[in-house]
Amino acid sequence: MAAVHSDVSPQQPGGLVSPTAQAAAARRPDWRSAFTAEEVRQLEFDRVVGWSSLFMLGPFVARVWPHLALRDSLQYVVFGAPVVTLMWGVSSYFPRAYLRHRKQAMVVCRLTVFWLPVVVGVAAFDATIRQPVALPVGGPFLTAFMLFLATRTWLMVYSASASRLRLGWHLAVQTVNFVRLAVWARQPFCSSQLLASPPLQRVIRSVHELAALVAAILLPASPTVIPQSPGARCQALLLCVWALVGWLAPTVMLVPAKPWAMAQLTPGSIANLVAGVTGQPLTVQVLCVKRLQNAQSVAPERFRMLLSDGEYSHSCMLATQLTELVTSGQLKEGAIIVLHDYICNQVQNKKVVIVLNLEIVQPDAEKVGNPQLYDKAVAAAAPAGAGAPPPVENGGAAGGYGGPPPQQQYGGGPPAGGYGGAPAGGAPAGGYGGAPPGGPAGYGGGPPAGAGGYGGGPPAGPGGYGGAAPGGPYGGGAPPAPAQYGAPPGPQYRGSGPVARNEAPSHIMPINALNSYQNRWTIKARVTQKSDIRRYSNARGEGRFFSFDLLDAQGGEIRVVGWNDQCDRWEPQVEQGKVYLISKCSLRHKRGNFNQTRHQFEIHLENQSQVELCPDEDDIPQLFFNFTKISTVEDTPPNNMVDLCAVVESCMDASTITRRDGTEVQKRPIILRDDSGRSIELTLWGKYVTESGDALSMALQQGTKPVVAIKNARVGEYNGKTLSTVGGTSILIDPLDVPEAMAMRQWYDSGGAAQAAEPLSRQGGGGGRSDRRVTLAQIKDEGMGMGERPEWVQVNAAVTYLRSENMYYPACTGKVGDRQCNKKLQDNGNGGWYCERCGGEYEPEFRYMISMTLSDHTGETWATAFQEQGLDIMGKPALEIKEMRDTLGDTEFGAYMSDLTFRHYVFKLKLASETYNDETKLRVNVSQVAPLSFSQESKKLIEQIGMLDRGQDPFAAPAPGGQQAQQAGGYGGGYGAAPQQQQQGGGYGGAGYGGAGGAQGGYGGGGGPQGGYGGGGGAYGGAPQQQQWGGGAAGAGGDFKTPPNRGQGQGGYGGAPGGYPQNQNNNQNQWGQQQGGGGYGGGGAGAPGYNANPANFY
DNA sequence: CCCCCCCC
Repeated sequence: MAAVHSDVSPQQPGGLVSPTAQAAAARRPDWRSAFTAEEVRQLEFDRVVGWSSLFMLGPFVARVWPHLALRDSLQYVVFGAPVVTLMWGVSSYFPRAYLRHRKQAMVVCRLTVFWLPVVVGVAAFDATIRQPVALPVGGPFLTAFMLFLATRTWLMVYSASASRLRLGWHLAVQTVNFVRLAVWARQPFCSSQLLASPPLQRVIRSVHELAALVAAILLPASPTVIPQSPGARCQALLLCVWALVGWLAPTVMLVPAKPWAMAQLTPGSIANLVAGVTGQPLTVQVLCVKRLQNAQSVAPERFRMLLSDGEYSHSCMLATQLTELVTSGQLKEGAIIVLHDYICNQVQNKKVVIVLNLEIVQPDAEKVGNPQLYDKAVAAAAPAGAGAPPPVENGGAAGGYGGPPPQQQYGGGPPAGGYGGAPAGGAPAGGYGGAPPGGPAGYGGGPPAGAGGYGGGPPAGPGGYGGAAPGGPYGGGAPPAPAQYGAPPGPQYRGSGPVARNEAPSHIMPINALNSYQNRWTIKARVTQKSDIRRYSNARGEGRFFSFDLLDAQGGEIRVVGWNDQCDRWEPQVEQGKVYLISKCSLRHKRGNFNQTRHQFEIHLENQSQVELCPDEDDIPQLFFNFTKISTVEDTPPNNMVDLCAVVESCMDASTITRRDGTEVQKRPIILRDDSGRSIELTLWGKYVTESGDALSMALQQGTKPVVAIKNARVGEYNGKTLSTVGGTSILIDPLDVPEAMAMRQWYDSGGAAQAAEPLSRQGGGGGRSDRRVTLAQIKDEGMGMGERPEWVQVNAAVTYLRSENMYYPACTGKVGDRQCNKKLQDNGNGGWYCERCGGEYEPEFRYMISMTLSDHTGETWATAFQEQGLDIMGKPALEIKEMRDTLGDTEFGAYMSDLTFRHYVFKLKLASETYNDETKLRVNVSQVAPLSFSQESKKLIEQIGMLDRGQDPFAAPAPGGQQAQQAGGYGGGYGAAPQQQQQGGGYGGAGYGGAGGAQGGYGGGGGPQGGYGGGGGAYGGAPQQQQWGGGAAGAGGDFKTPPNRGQGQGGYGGAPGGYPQNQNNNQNQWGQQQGGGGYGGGGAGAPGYNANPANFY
C-alpha cells in the first residue's frame, strides 16, 4: 500500500497520542507506544529501508572512495551523508524528532537526491571503470549495474517526494542489489574503453549535471508541496525517468562499442581520407601492404598500404612509428582497421595520406566488396560530372552516426531537413553545456532551400573547413578546390568561424602529426621531463644543450632540444609540468638512444623559435605511461626503457658509489613487485635517491608499501635483470590519478601482498641485499664463479688469517685515462720508482693487496682484498701499516695483526675463474666489507627459518635470469593504444561543416567538453530508420534501445547541437556563415574512436 | 650543433 503518509503537524509531534501515553512513552524504552499504529508502521518501514540502504551503500562507498577526487568526496559527504541520516537514520533513533522535522528533511532529501546520482554515479563510477582491464563481461555487467543503480535512485526519489512504495518492493530491489554487489565486488573493475574515454566522461557528466539542474528548477521549492499530491507524484516520476535515462544513456553507448567498430567498413572513408576530412575514426580494410623502396639506406623502413572502404581504395603511407605493426605481422592484408589519426598532404599533385594511428579490429578478413582505385574513379567521374564520391561526413552531428551511404543520391536535392543536419540544436536540452542561444537557429534549419541539392559535385567538403566556406558552396555545382590544409586546424579554431582572415592563429597540430612536409606549425604541450644543461666537447668543439620532453592532449610525445644560445635562452624559462605553445622550430630525425619519446622527430629550438607559456590544460595529461608487467622485463633486452606500475616491497639503504672518473653518486636499490608474480630490483641513482627514495623508505618504515608509477626505467642485466633510473625517469608515488596504480594497490591490499614474488634480479634470500647470500661450502659445491662471467655473492665469515707478506705494494700514481694506474712500481735502486705501464718514474702510493683466509661454519677460502676493502679490514692506510711493520718488532706487529683476525664481517665477494699455467682456479676477491649487523642477521635467519617452514630451500640457487633477448613490443600495442586522433573533428565540424563539433570537440583541448555528442538528455538515440541525411532531429529523444548502426545512414547519433560549446566566441553571424558553408552533417559522433585505451592518459 | 646514465 503506497502513500499513506499524511503530513504531521510540526507543532504537535505527538498529536495523535494522549498526554498520558506520551508521558509513558518518555519513561518506557519502547518508543512505539508514543505513536499511532499507522505511524509506527511508517516508521518501521522507514527504518528497514534506511538500514538496508545504508548497508548497501556502505560497501559501495568504501569501494569507490579511493577513486574519488577530493571535490567529489566532499560533495558526497555534504550531500550524501545528510540524506541518509535525515531520511532514515534519524527515524531509527529519534522517531519523534524525525516526524517533527520531516518536512525539512524532505527538502534536504529532495535536493540531495538530485545530487546523489551525479556524485556517486558519475564521478565515482567513472573513476572506477577507468581501469583498463577489459572484462569480456564488462558491458552486460555494467548494464546490469546501471539498471540497478537507476532503480535504486528511482526509489529514493520516489520516497523523497513523500510517496510511499510497498516495503516489499524496496526489499526486492535491495535483494537484487545485494546480489549485484556480491558479484561486482568479486570483479577487479568493470571496464569499457569507450566509457572510459575522457570526452565521453565529460559528456556523461554534463548530461547529469544538466539533468540535475533542470530537475532542481522544475521541482517546487516549498516543502508544503511535497506531501502526497498528484503533482508530487508526477514530479517524482519525472525524476525517475531522468535517473533512468541518465544512467541508461552511457550504458547503451557502452555495450556495443566494439561491435560497431566491427560492423562494417565506414562508407566514404577513402573519399574522406583523400579529402583530408579527419575527426572520425574510419574503419577500412587493408588490401595490400608494401614496403617502400627507399633511396637512403639510413632512412627508416616505411610501408605503404592500400586501404579500402569497400567501394574505393587508395594508397596510404604508414607512419614509421607504426612500422612495427607490419614487421611483427599484426598488420597484414585483409585486416580491418580503424584509422584514428591520419593526415593528408598534397605533394606534387598527389594526395599523400599518412596514417598516424590505427587500431586493428580484425586481423584477417575476406576482401570486402570490389573497390576501385579512388583516383581513377574520380578522374573518370569528373568529366561526367557525377558519381565521384564526395567526402562523406560520417557521423555528421545531426547527420547521423553512420553518415549517408555513399550510394545516396545527392543530386536531387536533399529532402527537407536534409543534411542541414536536422535542427540538431533544437534538441530540448539545448546542448547541455548551455549551448549558445543562437545554436538552433544557426544551423538547425537545414540547407538553404535554394540549394538545389548538393550539386552532385565531387569533393566539396574541404572547402568547408578551410573555413573559407562562403555561403552556399554547394548548390552552385562548382565545388571549391579542396583546401590545402595540411595541418588540421586545431581546437582553437573550433567554431570560430571562417579562418581565412588574417588573425588566424597558426595551426595547432597534434604532435603526432608533425612531419617534415610541414614547417609552419604550432604545438601545445606539457613539459613532462626537463634535462639539466649538459656540456660536451668533441672534435667540433665545445657546446652545451638542454632538452625537454613534451606531451600533448592527443598523447603525442616529442623531445625539444636547445643548443648553446638557445639553451641559455630557454632553459631558465621552461618549467617541468607547464604547458607551452611552441612554434617556429626545426624538426630533425631523432638519433641516438637518449630520446625515449615515441616520435621519430626531435624539435630543435632556433633563433626565431617561440616557446610561450599557456594556462594549464586539464586535457593534457601529466605523463603518458605504457606500463609493462615486471614479468615481461625478463624478456626485455638490456638498455630498453620500460614503464612500470608496481608495489615497493622494500627499500635498501642509500650508499655512495665512486664512479670510474672519481666522482661520486648516490645509489639506493629498491625492490618492486607487481601482480605478474615477479619482483625486480630498481636502483635509484643520484637525485632519485633523495627525491623518491626518501619518501619511499619513509612510507615503508611506517608500514605501508607504496605503489609507484615509473616512466622510463632502464633495463639492465646484472644478476638477472635489474632496473635503473636514468635522467628521463619519472617516478610517481601513490598517484591517485593513475588507475593502474589504484588497481595495483587494490590487488596488493586484497591478497596480493601474500602472494609469492619470484625475483627477476637474482639476489639473496631477502633482507633486501642485491647479492645472493651463500656459505663458503656452497661456493665450492655449486662451482660458483667458474662460469664465463664473474658472480657476486655475500658471505657471513670471519677473517681467520691475514698474510702479512706482500700485503701492500707501491702503486703507480700515474693516470691511465681518468683512473689511477695503480700498477706495481719497480724499485730502480736509486730511490726512484719506475712504472712499466706508464713508462716513467712515479711517486708510489702504498696500496693494499691482502691475501687472507675467510672461514664460516661450513668451510674456508682464500681471498684477496685490495685497497678500499683492505682499509676496512686493517683500519689504517697501508703506508701506516708499512711503517709499523718497518719499525715495530715481529712480536708486536704479529700481535697487532692477530688482533685483526677472527672478526666477523659480511663480505661481498667477486667470484671469477682464473687460468694460470693451464690450471683453472677460482679467484675470490673481496669487493665489500661490512661489519656484522646482528639485527640484520637475525632477520635473515628468521626469514630462512620461515622458508624452511614453508617447505622452501633458503639456500637454493635462484633460477637464472632470462637470457633470451626478444625485441620488446615497442610500438605495437602500446602505441596504437594512444588516442591521438579525433582532435580535429571538433575543429572541422565547427568551422566548416557547420555541424556540431564531434564528441572529439571536447577532446581537442580548448574546450567544449560537451562537444556535441548527442545532446542533452535524449540526444543519443534517434536512429530512426530513415535513409536520409540528418534525421538528427530524432536525436532529441529517440529510443535508447538500439544503437544506431554505423554506416547505415541512420540519423540520430549526433542529434544534439552540442558542438558549439559555450566558451566559444561565436557570434550569430559566424554561425550563419557556417551554416552556409557547411550545412550538411556536422561534426559528429566519433565516439567509438575512443576505444583506443585512453586509460593511459592522466 | 648530439649526451652518461653510473657500482660491484
